[in-house]
Amino acid sequence: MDYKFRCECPITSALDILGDKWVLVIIKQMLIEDKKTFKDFMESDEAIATNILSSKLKCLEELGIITKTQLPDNRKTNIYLLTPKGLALTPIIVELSIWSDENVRELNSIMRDSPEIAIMKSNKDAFIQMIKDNYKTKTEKFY
Amino acid sequence: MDYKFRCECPITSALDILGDKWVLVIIKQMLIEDKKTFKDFMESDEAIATNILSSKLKCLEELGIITKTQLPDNRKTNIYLLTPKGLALTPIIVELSIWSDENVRELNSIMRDSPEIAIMKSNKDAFIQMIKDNYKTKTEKFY
DNA sequence: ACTATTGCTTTCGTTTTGCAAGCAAAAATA
DNA sequence: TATTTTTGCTTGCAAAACGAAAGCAATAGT
Repeated sequence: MDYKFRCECPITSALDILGDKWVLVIIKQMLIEDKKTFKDFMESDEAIATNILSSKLKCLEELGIITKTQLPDNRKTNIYLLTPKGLALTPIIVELSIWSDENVRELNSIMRDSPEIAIMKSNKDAFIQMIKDNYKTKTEKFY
Repeated sequence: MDYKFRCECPITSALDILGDKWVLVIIKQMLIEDKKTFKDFMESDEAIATNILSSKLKCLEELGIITKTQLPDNRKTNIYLLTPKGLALTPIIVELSIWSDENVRELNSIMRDSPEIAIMKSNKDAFIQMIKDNYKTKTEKFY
């Protein structure tokens, strides 16, 4: 895994990993839509192609952002889970939500209305913590 | 300008605009590296190709994230400036910095050390406000 | 008048993404 | 136990995005 970074800038380096159409969408699906299996991702609204999905999951695993495990009673279905490094992306996802609500809504006529946005804005840190705690609670049975 | 959005999810819609190798790099350069002209962007560490730069600037202008203006005494050099919509991306840039400092540094051996990261973390909101105010102060002479 | 700079566009080659089909192993069903 | 379905991919090929280099017109500087 010899990842290519464009330069010494931290922000650009983050975007060398996160800057594409799919990586943050997959993280979002795991974090707030409970998606964990290949099939879960495949069936999402975003309709990611299986070859892309496969390569992105592999990449995220290599980077230590997600892990791939199995349940003891099922040797077929793979369970993909966020590592602490992946969970640490929560603030970015939250800021994307807020920016989108305020600035993209006008461009995307079919965008869903999220009532949580108001709560999110009024207490950002608590909301971020809630998402993380929630994820941990929901996934602890897989460890 | 009929932008294509994948679905009704606000986060995915934000990534339909921001999710690529260059858009947020360009925003970062404007916001914290004082870059304003085509030449400024061309000469950056990231070394963006001129055709890509041209198309991304056009796209960002169409989306209302940046504006293109000129100085009264120079009819050649174009000045690109962030609109409020572009300035509102500051929290995302800040969160990318923090995540990168904590999670990408280990993968990119040449990554620059930013002493401001500690300040940024200790008072995120104030830091975001400072970046925005700073940008406005520096660019107000162009309006 | 001449030269250099700026802000692009064009061309062409490479890389990434997308679609569809196919497929093996495991699990569920008969 | 045999058959069908599901899961998690891979493969092949087309389309779109990205990248390197050259070229160029208009303006600015000398």
